[in-house]
Amino acid sequence: MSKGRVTVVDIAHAAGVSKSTVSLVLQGSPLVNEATRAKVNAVIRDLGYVYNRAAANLRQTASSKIIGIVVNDLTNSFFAELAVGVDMVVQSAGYVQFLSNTGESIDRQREVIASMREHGISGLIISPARGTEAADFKPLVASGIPVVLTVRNISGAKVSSLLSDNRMGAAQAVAHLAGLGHRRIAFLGGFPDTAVFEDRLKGFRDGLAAAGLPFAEELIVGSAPSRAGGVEAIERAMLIAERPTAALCFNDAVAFGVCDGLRARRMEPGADFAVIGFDDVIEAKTAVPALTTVNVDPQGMGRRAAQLLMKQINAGKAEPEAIVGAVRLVVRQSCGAGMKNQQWRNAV
Amino acid sequence: MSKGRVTVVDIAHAAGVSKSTVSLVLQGSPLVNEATRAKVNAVIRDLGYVYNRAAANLRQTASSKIIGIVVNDLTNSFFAELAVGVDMVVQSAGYVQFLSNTGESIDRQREVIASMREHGISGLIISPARGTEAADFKPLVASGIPVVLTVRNISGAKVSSLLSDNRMGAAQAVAHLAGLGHRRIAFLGGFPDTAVFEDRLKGFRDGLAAAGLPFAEELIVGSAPSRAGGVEAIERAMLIAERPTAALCFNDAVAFGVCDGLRARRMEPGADFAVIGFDDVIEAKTAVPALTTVNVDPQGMGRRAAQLLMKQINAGKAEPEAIVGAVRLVVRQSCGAGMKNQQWRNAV
DNA sequence: CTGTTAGCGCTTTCAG
DNA sequence: CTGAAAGCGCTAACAG
Repeated sequence: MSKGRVTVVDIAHAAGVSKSTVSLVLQGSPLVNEATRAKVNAVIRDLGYVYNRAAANLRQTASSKIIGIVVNDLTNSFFAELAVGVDMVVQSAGYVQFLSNTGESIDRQREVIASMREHGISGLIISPARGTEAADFKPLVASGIPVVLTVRNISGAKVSSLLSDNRMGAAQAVAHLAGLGHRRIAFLGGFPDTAVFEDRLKGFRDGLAAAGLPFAEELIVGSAPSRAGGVEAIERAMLIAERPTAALCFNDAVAFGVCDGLRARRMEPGADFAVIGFDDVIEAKTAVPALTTVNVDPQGMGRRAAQLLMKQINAGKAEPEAIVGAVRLVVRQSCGAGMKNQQWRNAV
Repeated sequence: MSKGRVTVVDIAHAAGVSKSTVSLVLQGSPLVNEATRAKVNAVIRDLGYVYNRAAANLRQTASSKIIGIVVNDLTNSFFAELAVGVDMVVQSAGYVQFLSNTGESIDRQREVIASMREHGISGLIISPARGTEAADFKPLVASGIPVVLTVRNISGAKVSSLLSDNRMGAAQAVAHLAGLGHRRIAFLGGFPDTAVFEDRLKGFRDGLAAAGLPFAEELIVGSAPSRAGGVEAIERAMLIAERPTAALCFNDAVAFGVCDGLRARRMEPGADFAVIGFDDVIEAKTAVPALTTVNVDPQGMGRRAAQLLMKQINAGKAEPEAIVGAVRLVVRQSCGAGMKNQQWRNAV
């Protein structure tokens, strides 16, 4: 049945034209007679020809129509959503995406990037693993492949980045809590050695300062950025002498864990203790009001990142562009009974 | 800086050997002198050479080292976990994965598969969109590209499949509930027109029959397989004249929604109403006992699927293999106070 | 063990 | 508008 791959010369032969005519048809060139084009297309269908991009790409200087995306934890719905967003624009631009998961392993990340480079990706979107250095992108940018950093930034890397304004979001969240009358506000969850943590913590302090509240070291409780971590964090927070009455959580997973922990203590999240979680992955799919969130819309972030990358690819050689706060940050309050809805958007 | 791509001939020149020697080094052939190899490798590093797989693949009959994976909903953590599992084995086999999301769109799926084919994937793992037909895989199998179906099966497709034994899992779950003394057991959530739904429902009936319980149509409440759907389903179930006291949920998202809905009614999941959810994605990351689950271990499923695919790729032309119940199904009870832990495994 | 010689499937001048 | 010829970066015989 399939005796060797069917190639342009096969279809040229069958259609009674030459290779190059077929090639032109393939590229939708206007230089070819309508009748000829129809004939060629018919033959293509009949013979079940499939275009060989590897070969095409080898010859022409154009790009491979494949973009790479590497995330540090696909298991985290935030990144899964991000990937979906990227995939949407990538697909509709006729590209296809290499997706790899590093699991925060920097070695894996290096391998993966190398592998993608061998496959000739025409661009890379990456949420770098912890510990990534600017030098890791050197070879990529040297060969003119556009790179877009998302979620986490790497200082000194001469590439584009797309980050949400974590600092401002956190400050707003604190303002919200302070507005409700809370004076002992904890910051729960997250690994203190990440830039994101730092930013959110800074915003937390900004918010306290703006509300005229004192900063207390003891109210910062780090933990794994997971649901389990949230449980652990609230447990520890409850051991503090002068207990907090509200918390800003590092992310939504932590926030859910905090709610779990509160319920385990017979406290009602939102009523007995105010909870705000960063990110809005799980909550977005939840019909039942559970907690207040600061929303980063990961899917939208993925789309924007992909659009930015596409722009760079099409522009040939563009300057790196740093975008902060490009992503909608919404404080959505959906938690207790005594609260009203409030939303705001960051400047774009 | 980068004046045209550096190629084998460049490095051959610089190392004072010939193209083919370089090629041999690249492939780790033992036919080359140790000293020469070292020299060549040094030059490769110095010049920042990157291997061009497209070119290599064009020449040799071997495979492209890229495998495709398409899922119907990456937004669902189950599939994200699946992708992570696949990625693990794919990466360690030196392959790279094309990942695409169809969002249940059959057109998108067709496009995506076509695109992957053009890029010369050497194998495909797919959780087909609803409505996929056996014919959709015809061209792929005709060109000898191994395909592995996961999660959902397509009858008549002559390709391998890796499915969990949903029927048996559901039956076991019902047996568990019946063992606790429940007699009005609902089946909540899921779209009735999927094979998975059917299988689970069949198992549900099996379980009822085995426990000597009657089957009541009214206790089957379909909904979107999401958290929101779960809320909706439990609401509807509570309107039934003779209320259920327990439910088997289509998946864990639904189960979480059901728990939400119960709490909204001031009922305690596990104590006042028993809940079992299929799948175990979210729960696995939760420290707080929430509900009993039937565990399908999506990541393990991804790994197995990828291994199966790799086997087929390496074997050249292997027979399609259908594996059912290969994946661990565990009923893990972690919900109310009055229950004991129970586990079992399916035959592998 | 190393060099020479052909192509893989496609695009692309450059002439008809 | 179509055909002939060259070559992308690599591997695969086959000689040296």
